[in-house]
Amino acid sequence: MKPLRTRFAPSPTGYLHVGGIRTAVFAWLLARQNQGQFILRLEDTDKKREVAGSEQHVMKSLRALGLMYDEGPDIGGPFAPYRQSERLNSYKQKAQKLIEAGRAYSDPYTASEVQAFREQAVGQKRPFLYRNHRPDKPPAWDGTKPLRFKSDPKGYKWHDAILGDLSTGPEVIDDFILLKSDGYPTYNFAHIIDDSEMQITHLIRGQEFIASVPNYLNLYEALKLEPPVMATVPHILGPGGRKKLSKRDGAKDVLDYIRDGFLPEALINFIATLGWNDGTEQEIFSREELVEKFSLDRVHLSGAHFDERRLLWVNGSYIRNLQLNDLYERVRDYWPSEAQSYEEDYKKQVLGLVQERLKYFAELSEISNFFFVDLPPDPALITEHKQLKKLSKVELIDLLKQTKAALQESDFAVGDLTMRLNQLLEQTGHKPAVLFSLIRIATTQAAASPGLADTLAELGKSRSLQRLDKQLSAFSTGLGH
RNA sequence: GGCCUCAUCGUCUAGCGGCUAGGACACCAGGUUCUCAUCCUGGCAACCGGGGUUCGAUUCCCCGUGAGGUCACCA
Repeated sequence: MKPLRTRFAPSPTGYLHVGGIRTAVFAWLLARQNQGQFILRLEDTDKKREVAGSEQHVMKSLRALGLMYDEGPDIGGPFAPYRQSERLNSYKQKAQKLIEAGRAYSDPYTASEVQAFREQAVGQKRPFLYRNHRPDKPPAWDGTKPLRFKSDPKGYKWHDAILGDLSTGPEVIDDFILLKSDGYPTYNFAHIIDDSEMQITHLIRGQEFIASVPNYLNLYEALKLEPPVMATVPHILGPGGRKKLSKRDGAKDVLDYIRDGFLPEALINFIATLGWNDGTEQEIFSREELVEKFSLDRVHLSGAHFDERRLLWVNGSYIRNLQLNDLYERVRDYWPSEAQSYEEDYKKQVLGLVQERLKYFAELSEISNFFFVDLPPDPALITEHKQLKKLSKVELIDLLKQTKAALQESDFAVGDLTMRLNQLLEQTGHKPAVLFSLIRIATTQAAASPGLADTLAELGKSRSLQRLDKQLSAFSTGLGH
């Protein structure tokens, strides 16, 4: 049996976002699941739209997500080259054969003439068909004019691995362009030649191509080629709208997510389960589980909205499940700059304390800041606190002084701190919501922090007491009595 | 406009003739001696409409409606 081969074939016109990369995820999963090959091919036949650097960007993105390809422009393979601009001879050969077979002809019209035909059709609210204007005896093709496919209009029934049985009538078949006047092939022509030569068995692509499939089938027939299995995946929609997710919606580069500290495996999990599930109530799938369980026939038929909140949850879930040492390695570049001078043990302990609240690595700096920097007392944390704002400065100062006295006796082990904090609660007669809030704010100057005893133990005795002093003097100087 | 596709909580979804329509995210409430988070418990919340078929339709069929795609010398 022939090996299963899938491909991802983007045009190098910019970065890859989650919508664009989903077909790559599905194609990769299918290839891995069947011990087949996953091929990267760059469709760079539109030189006007090409964006410098995007080839590298695409390859970097696939690698960053762990969607490594078995053949591609930078690594070669048995069907190289994998860049369409380097395969022009192949297209010309096939085009020549079509001309000889009477299935391709030179387009005698100028672009503006064709445009006039089109506008006429649109004006009459009729679909535009070039073949209604097919010339009787077109001139010989000299390579300076577009080469068109001479179609054979008829109805088609075909099977889509996701959508099921599909059919259309002859009215959708038209004479599309095979080779443009600049000598480059259109996507419509090139992808069919390449998929065939590269022995692609399963073609996964977005639903924007579905209307063209009958035309492709017509061309496959003219070329006497067997079409691959086709699988049409629905679009990923923007968060608000109903339209395909696009860069205009603010769809982020997948590399931006990587840079922000989203785990590749979480991104893959999120993307794969956007429009696919295994029929159980499982939400989190490892890469291996996805490879094992993925199936085209369980891919959803309708588009799904991209919801970043869900991605945040998935990513947080992966982070929480990471071993501390593994997490530590991964967050190396995300510490606040002041953390540089601290020892690994201290940072690991801090990381252990903040791990469960981390949704993505880029948050680490903000969340862990106060473990490394002495922040200036922020009056707003007190004046806007729903409990503390009711207390007078005299009362606050008194509480802090009692706290200081009590903590001076502590060895700052978590257990001892917990005990002394509890004693303090009784001694002062305040609820934790008051006393602990005050101590927490005084020692962190942060809106949120891990548990109080843990935080104090981590900060250590001298630093904690120092910060209590700082808060005390801030109260005194701002007091005026 | 023609052609094609799609349609379950706000969002991601389970369901493949009989269920109090299930789960997850988000949100709300409570608990975990403080905050944020985690975790636990509970809550809110959906079958687009109308006809059929059937003893029985979320499920099958038809017609609407809505949404999307496509009708490029872009992919």
